[in-house]
Amino acid sequence: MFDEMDQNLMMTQSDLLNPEQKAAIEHFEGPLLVLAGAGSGKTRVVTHRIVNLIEMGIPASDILAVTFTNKAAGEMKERVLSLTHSKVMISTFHSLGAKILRESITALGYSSDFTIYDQEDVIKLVKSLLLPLGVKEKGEAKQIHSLISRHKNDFIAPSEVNHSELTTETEMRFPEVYAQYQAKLKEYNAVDFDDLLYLVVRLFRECPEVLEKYQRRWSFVLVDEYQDTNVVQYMMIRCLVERTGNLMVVGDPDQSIYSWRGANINNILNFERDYAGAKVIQLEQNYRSTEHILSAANSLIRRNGHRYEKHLWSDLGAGEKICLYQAQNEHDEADYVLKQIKYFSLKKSMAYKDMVIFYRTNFQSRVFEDKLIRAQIPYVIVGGVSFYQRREIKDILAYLRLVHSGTDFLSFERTVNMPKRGIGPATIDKIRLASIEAQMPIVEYCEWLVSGSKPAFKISAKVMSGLTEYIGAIRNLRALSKTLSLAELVVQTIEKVRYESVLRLDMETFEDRKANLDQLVTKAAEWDSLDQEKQLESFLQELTLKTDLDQVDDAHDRLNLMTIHNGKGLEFPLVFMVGMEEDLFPHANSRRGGEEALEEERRLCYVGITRAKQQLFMTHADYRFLWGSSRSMRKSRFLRELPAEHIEEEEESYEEYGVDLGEEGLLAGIFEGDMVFHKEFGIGEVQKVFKGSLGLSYEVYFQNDSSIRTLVAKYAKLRRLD
DNA sequence: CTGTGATGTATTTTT
DNA sequence: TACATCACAG
Repeated sequence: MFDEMDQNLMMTQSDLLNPEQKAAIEHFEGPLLVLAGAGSGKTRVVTHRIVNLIEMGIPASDILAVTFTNKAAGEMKERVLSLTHSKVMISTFHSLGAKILRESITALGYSSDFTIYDQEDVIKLVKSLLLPLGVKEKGEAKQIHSLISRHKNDFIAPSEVNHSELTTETEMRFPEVYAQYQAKLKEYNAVDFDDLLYLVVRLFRECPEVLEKYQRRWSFVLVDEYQDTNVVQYMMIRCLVERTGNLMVVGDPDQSIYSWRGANINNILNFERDYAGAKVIQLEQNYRSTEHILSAANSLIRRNGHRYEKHLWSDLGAGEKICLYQAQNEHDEADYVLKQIKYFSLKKSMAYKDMVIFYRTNFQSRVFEDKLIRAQIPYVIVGGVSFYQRREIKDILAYLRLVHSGTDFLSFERTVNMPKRGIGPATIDKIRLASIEAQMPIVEYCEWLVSGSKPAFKISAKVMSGLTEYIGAIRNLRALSKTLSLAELVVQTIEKVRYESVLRLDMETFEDRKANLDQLVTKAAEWDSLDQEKQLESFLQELTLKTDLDQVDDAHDRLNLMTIHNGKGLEFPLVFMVGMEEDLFPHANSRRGGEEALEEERRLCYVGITRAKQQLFMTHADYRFLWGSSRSMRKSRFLRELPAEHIEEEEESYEEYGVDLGEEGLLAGIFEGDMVFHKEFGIGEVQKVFKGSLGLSYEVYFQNDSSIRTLVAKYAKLRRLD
């Protein structure tokens, strides 16, 4: 996966660059758009342009580069450092936002030691706002939050929401909740991920002097993966480069896969219009994949309607055809993939870390995990549940946050009854209301309570003693935090709150979770070199934006498993794309999004295919356990869209065909969504195909009487209508 | 009111 | 499977 980097290290002489790459690297002032096809040496161009600027005498501190992942930023930073011995500000949009806000957010009335809420925190907050409204439909909090998120990404404030577009009950409720949500965050001195961008733009707009400070700080700006920027990110960059116009953006419209997160493909398509006099350079030579792979990818992406025609080519030889395997079910699929992995590892001496399994949705990883453990093949799941999102880590971090500052209600709620202190939801709510009444931060209010003051509500002796113990622990830790190093403080926190007793409730996971806490202590030790009194604050500030992705260590030889989204920007000699089935990939939800949504799925498929350097395997299963039952699946349309000359179909293995083939015959190509005819009930639509206790069964919706009936294939003799 | 055990149900993609 | 919600006992 690091081959591209190695290549970079050898490519210090500019004669190894093609003319287009050279032109991009040597570009000096003014706006520049680089349309870089997959594998065309994008990273190389960005890093070398930075190096070039420095060599031309531009101070490293004048340069800002923005990437999408911490990993990409880290690699680039290291690379520039090794070539120039200069430190350049290279970060993700979100950490850039966090940095700017830490420095300047007071102008917006927040304090600079704000907490960053993650997805889980934010959903909890929305739920707590919905509760008084009597809303209890599950999923509503998520829906409302996604509306909030979309509005922030489009830079729409609560007061600016367009009411005419709101129709459903949930949507009608949204503007009110959005306003309350922002107010609550501010009250808790917290921001969410979207605020890291949204508030920066507000800051830039409302405080010209602040904006000017940053415009002066960075006179050369570079943005990677520009096709995936959203409206606020666009505005943020636009503000920053207004003064100089020295902006270089790099991207590939065919790899735009984040529109659901507000990414706006028009940012890259309209670049020439938005930045007058922009120079445009196209990189079309691919240095990554062999021809069968690249041609297949090209054919696939050409099916998309609205796009700039380009033709990526490579001179790396024909290579191997794409291997296609039709599996019986997800187990057969995994067995097949593992068989191939063992073959490449043993017979071709390929390292595990040079292979990757790509899937569309996270849950698909389970079958593979099971089998990999049993086969004792080392693997790593990239970007699954992040280390910092694990319960035990978040619990301890919440305690540390309260030790540092007692304003964060969510941290209080999370820790006050962990371990059990007899303080349940009802009590927490009372304390919350009383603290608001008293206009005190939550922990301060509790301190006041346990100091013997008379509360305005009834409080039992049991609750009182629990609360006293809790506050005692926090006070104790606050005292210790004055002298101990951060790592010692973390150890003491786990100790003093008796956190092990929480872990012991589930002995199954005890060892794992304990190991995670040990890792947290190890992590904390990295802050040792800082001034003692700054350690805790710095630790809390930096942690939330860290993901597992930057923990990828080359030291271990492990097989990679990840979603295709997470694979963006990476490359592997051997790639497996699994679950290539209709409704899984393209995902069922994309059916409702019309042609645009389908095209995004196709781009995602394109991204997957173009990660492969030497060999690509694609698999699909006839049956898959999904939504609680075994369902019949249809081969993905994307597979049909790949030209046959680049495909080699693997022999089907009938050895494990547990199903009786007679029944297979009865299936007669009836799938979900098909219209069927039944002698008695008339015309109906197949909702679901699954294996029931009586064998293959269908769930059918009949128009005549609006009924849904379950029919067993071997009795019901359905006829398919075309 | 809290804690526990049981039952039921969900699964796009992420900084 | 894992997680969340629910019902009930203490």
